[in-house]
Amino acid sequence: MSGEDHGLAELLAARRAKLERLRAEGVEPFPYAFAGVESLASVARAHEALGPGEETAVAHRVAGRIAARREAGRAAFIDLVDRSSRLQLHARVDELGDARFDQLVSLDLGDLIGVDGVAVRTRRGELSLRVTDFTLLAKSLRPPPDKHHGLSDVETRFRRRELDLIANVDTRELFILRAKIIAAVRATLDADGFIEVETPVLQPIYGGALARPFTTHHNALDRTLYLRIATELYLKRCIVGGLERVYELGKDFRNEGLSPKHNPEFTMVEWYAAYSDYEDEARRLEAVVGAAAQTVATPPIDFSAPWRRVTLREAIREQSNIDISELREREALAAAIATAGIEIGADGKTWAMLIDDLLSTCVEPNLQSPTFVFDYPVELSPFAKAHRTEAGYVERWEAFAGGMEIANAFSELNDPDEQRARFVAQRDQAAAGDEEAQPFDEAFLEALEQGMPPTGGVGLGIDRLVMALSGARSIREVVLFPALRDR
RNA sequence: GGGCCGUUAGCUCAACUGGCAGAGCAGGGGCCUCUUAAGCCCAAGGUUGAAGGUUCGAUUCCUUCACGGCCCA
Repeated sequence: MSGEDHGLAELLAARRAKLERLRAEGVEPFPYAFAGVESLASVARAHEALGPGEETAVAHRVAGRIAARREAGRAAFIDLVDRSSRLQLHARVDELGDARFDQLVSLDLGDLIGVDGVAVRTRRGELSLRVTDFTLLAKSLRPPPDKHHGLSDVETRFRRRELDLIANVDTRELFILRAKIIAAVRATLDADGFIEVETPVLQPIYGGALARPFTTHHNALDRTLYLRIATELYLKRCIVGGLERVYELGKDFRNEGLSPKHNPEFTMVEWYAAYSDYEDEARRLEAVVGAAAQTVATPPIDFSAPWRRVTLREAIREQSNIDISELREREALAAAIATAGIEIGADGKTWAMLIDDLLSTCVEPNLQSPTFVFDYPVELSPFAKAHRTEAGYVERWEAFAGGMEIANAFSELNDPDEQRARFVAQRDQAAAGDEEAQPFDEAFLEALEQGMPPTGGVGLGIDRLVMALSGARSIREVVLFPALRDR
């Protein structure tokens, strides 16, 4: 108790005292269950037609948390909140008797109760349950956030998300929306003949993206393992194995800085379809995201198909007047960037890295409505198949919306010898100090040598998608428990 | 990593140019049988993020640190 303020200590003591008083009266403050509960929203739906001042004898059983209380002498009004809604309870001493009425009214904001009551509508027009009986379901021993202002301190909202969820209906609705978006993604892929698979999170060799991993250790095997940075390589091995259409929806882990768009663990769905290329998969992404957007009443971004399609070269030329197809040498490109007054430090960067910087600096922030950017330099894309007509490029697109990258896709490289050469190039980059370079994965190469059909693959960032569909400005708003520094 | 902003009661916020740290809600004690940010009366609740400095006097000015937010890299 030493670290806590006196004011808080008094509040806690008052709640403890009530807990003991209840026990002394024979009330179990933490009972086991409360069967037959109906949602508050369903009670409201059942009595939409009830007029002001009208009463019914229709009984309902509900449960929830006490959010507010207004006492009026020997009557009281209590606001009950559950996941679906809020509903007013009307407690009257002539219905409950003195002892039960006092017991109900002396419960604290934040306590969880189960209620039996009949539906009435007050003279002011508010649907209410007149309480005929109630049960304490769990005593709350800490004060809840302010009943009107909620909880607005950003740090507390993230560190104590349960308080945010209790106090802020917007937060509850956002995470319910997130669940619906994920369900829509799964439903769309399932209906399209995909099967959901699970591949290792703990991997002896990480791969499938350009990023630094988290490292851990397996004691019994005495071996270093990495938390996956992508599911790509294992999923392609499933394609080699003949599963034809697979997806995995789960967490990836990248050991990088925190930002409004980056959390070290994040949710990604990757899918791979045999006999498909990146154009086919662009259309599939439109369908998957379109289905997810259907779960939002008024999405802040219009995801109706078809989305805009531009090449990387066009996108960069549009935003910066630099034509990368005429500046194929590193020095010439660096000079053009400097001349254009674009603030990108060129030191130690390759031609391809400069292209990547141009994309993220000049192009990405300006792509608000959904846009596919096609055809990337091979150096940035070790798993994408060479472009069928453009030398030096690969068949890859990234999809942008709301000024963010939300998805990334390739015509997957399935030539094992070419893939081996790409790994060698990555090994050289690692030797030159690139900590995000791709480790050499012999097991993956052997799988490709077994024969992988032509395949289109997509990675879609779920957190970013939820941001785009909800209008959230920070990934921390859409992740229940975002990474924060220790206090 | 750099710049700017923030941190005051359990919650939401005040406190002028450096001059007695306040309010609403919540909590405690009373009154009130249709309230809904209910109302009325009473009492209580503070290491002003942490540490140091300047000053007769610091929530306020300065330095360092912690955490968070925004922008930049």
